[in-house]
Amino acid sequence: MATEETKETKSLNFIEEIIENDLSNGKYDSIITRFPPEPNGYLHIGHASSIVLNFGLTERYKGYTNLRFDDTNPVTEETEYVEAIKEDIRWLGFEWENELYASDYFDTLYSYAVILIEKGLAYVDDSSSDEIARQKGTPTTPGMDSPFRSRTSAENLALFERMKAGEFPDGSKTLRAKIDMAHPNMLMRDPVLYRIKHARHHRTGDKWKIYPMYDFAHGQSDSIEKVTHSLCTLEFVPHRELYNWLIENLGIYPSHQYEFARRNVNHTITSKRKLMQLVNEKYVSGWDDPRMPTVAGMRRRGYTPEAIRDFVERIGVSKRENSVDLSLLEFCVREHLNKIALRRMVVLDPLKIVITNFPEGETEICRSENNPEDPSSGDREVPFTREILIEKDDFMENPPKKYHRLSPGQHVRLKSAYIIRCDEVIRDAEGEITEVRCSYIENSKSGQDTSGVAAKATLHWVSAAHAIPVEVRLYDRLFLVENPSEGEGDFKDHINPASLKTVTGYAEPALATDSPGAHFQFLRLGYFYADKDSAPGRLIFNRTTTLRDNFAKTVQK
RNA sequence: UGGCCGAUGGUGUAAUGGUAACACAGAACAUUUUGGUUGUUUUAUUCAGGGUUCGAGUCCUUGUCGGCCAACCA
Repeated sequence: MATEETKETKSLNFIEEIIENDLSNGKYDSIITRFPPEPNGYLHIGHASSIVLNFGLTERYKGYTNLRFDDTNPVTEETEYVEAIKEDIRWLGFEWENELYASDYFDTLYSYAVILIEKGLAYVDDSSSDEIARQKGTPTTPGMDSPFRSRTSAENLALFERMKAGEFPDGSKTLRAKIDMAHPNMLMRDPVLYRIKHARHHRTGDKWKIYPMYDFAHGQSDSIEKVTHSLCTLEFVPHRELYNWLIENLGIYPSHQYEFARRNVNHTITSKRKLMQLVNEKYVSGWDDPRMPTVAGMRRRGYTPEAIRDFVERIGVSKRENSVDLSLLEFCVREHLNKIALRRMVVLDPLKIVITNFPEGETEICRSENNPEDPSSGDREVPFTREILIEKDDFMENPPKKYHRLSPGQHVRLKSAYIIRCDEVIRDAEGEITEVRCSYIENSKSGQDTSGVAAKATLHWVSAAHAIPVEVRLYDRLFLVENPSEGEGDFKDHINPASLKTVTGYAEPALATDSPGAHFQFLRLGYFYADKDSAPGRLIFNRTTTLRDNFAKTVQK
């Protein structure tokens, strides 16, 4: 309740404004929205925006949202996608009022078409698609009437009936609205309403030989469901005139269409066609590859629904073209993960450290907090021994000025354990460093440090004897450029060759018994999430995102 | 040569005729047993011209720039 009150004082976006107006002036008592995916691909970050918008609105205002599959084209649509889409919506945390399909309305839609024919507002056209295209004219020149435009209602009725009966081959006839071939809006130049397709539909099977076009299905479906606010993206603005024309001439419930700008995210692609290409041509492992901007991909990567919803809400809605920084999404992911992720230590590029003054064969148990941001998360045991592993990066024999990790003669703290001093570097015959010898400060143990020794850095580490090898998949952005679709050439030319790097990491033992669904922060490395390919004894972790790294930035300069 | 949208910091949104706000990104400093987190500071006279008004990012007008529209796709 308290949060709802604070939200009310927040400024409204243009859609909320419309809704509040409609509600306060009594146009509606409650609102109905719908999320209308076409089941021909997986949901991506753009759909997630639309989902959060549509469902979010009916969460905030009294009302509900329908899930309606826009399945008017049997050739491209499949049931496989239906289940994936439902799973994604639920994962994002939303539940629809009704699960519906445009194909549920095929009978009603057919009767609507008959009404239009009877009113002399639709006709059967024998023109080919080329001919129809030619009749259309161009945005700057008016079109021409089809030679079949003046058929009588009776004739049209009979022909339309025969189209339905499957008497004509694909493409031989269409049903067109009779509006105005010189209309300034191209969509009003006698748009095609029905086409013949002798194709099996994923739900209606072989019942239909004719299928309605988007424009003849969407608005009417909204109307049948009494959708009050039908939200879609800007490219449908010109369709609104036709949407209203159909509702008006059919005399059915007046749903209203409102358009908002799709949210683009830089360094990513959301064209279904292109995403499909990445999958089919094996640039990624599938629709749920952690590099994909799909909901399934983000889930597998370790993004949380909370982070995605937060991201979408921060962006807001408007009517102008936009391109949101990927870094905002990453910020939202980090912000949520920082609060919930369990801290664990994993070394990805190991360097052996021998603590010469620590007894051989002895194991000392250290305790380390699971999450400093959340005291209720408790702590865990971490074994400390004579031989440990640290990151190669965390040692430099000849460090630059600002480096304050381990180097000869320098002190460093091992997280939750002791301060150590680097005494000696051991090399093999080739001159490669094979181990670094250190000594630990006995009274410097974490939490009971009385040594007075100052350590500039704290490193993550893992006991060599206890380390569990795990597979770690390091993901980075899929595209190197901000807008991969822009300019000449193929968008695939901009794929980041280093978008996936697989390494073996050495993990502290706790990770072997942690819940597989948990989100982790591998200390100083980033956030990680167990991949579904993991098996008992063979753990695989996906890097969700790195930590912010100010040091890396200063090093670059 | 048409119609329809839109234009506010690098990015995304806000300001609803009363003197540009918030977040991200960037920069700097402080704090920190994660170079994480956290805190502080910092970055714009609102596409341009003209008009209305005591007062314009907001209203009007002209222009410029960007996007969308000529699939039997959605």
